[in-house]
Amino acid sequence: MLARLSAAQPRTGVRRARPRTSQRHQLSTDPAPHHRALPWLNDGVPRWVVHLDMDAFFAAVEQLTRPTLAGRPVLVGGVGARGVVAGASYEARAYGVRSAMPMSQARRQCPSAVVLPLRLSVYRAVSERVFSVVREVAGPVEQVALDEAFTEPAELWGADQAAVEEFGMRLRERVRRYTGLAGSLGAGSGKQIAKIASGLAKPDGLCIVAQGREREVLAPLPVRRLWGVGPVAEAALRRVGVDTIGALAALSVYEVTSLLGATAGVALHRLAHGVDDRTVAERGHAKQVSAETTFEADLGDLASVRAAVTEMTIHAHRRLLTSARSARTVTVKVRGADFTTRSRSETAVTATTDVVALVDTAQRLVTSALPGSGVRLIGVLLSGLTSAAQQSLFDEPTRATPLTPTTATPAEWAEWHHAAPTPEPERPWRAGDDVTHPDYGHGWVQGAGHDRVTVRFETRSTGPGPVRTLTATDPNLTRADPLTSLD
DNA sequence: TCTGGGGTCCTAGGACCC
DNA sequence: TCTGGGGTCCTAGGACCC
Ligand SMILES: [Mg+2]
Repeated sequence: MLARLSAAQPRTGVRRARPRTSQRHQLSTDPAPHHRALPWLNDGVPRWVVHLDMDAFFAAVEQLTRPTLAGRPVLVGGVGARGVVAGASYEARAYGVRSAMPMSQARRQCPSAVVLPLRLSVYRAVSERVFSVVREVAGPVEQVALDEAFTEPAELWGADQAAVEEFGMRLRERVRRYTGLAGSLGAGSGKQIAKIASGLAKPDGLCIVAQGREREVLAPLPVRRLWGVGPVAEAALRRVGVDTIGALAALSVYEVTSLLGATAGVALHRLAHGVDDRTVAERGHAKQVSAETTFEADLGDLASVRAAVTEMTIHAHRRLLTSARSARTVTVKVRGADFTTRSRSETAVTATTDVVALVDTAQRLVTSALPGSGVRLIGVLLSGLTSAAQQSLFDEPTRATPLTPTTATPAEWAEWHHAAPTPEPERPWRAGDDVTHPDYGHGWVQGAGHDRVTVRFETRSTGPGPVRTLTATDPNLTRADPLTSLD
């Protein structure tokens, strides 16, 4: 088997060498004989971890369900003054837009972009479809985000590289057929190298790193590409002249740990050497649930802060209930106008699902976390979670509350806790809203204002649809379930 | 109109127990 | 009575992931 290119070539060469239409990207060939018996390879039996990462996922879902957007720059994220980019289509990335960039900056760099709010319910539905396809083909899946997951297929145990490649192509095609979306796939002897490989395969590609060639592939890459190296670790390494993973691998464990701490240092030293025996396993229960919000303008009075604390506690509590858990620890998080963040937490003797108790604790905690100036963000985090059912066997009965979460509306809760009433969902049309019309069908709001609303009527299956401008108060125009756009 | 929201894991100090 | 070491839990802060 001939390598399309050697792993020792510079990275830019890797990128350029791949034809635009290629779906195969062979990074290196069979392992050299002296690499076969590396100790972490199960006595020489190849271990194949596969990483699937959907391409520009949020933006791609928008382009899929709103066909007019295909081929156009799309930004998904916070649309308010303080929003950031959560997803950008490749067309938008060409303008230098990146995830986590302030939306205001992204708009400046890419004025032609269509800017849309997140539709998490749609992304979640598509994500479930993607990874149930993967689960069918590959077995247990460790999902690490809505759009990416690891798997270690039993059928690839001890397989040669050609079999892995065949498997990868099959999986990618299946995902495309059932979801209409492209995902890039990487495979290698461990999670780190598989994830690096999927990154090299992007967009819409496949990349397999031969067993024993991990270090060669990693060496020229910047340290930032390693899982666990963020801005701080990157800066610390740069200060001592370490820019690439190869340079990191050349340091002693002692040097790395003294720079990055004991745990991270040992882990990163091993990863830099291509040593990665972390297992692939389905994720269990979440260890915490939280809700936080950043205000359009900083809050300046205690009453608004208290209202927000109640609202965030109720929000987190709702998810606590849907996951059938109870919480022992409440943490309140407060970010001031100067962006410094303070948190206060309290752990009770027993776990609870009682929202009144949770709100009381949160309200007690927040007062000691307030900054001198305005409040930018309020968050409430519930942790120390146990199964609510299991808990009820041992706990004294939940104390009587005047309103239970099942009988009270959020507005009633807000009133009980002296919070401002939650604004009615009756709000003007906004770009990105899903709508339906008896004559024109399902659509989405492109723009609104001056008593007019511009709607694009289309879903995934309609192809690019017509745009119509209606009066904002048109009784025929009503809100619709975003999931309908998947039809 | 600088800097979202939902998570995981680590560190370090003090309390407390043995 | 004094000193000390180890383990665990709690709290606050922070790095990092997408
Ligand atoms: Mg992705």
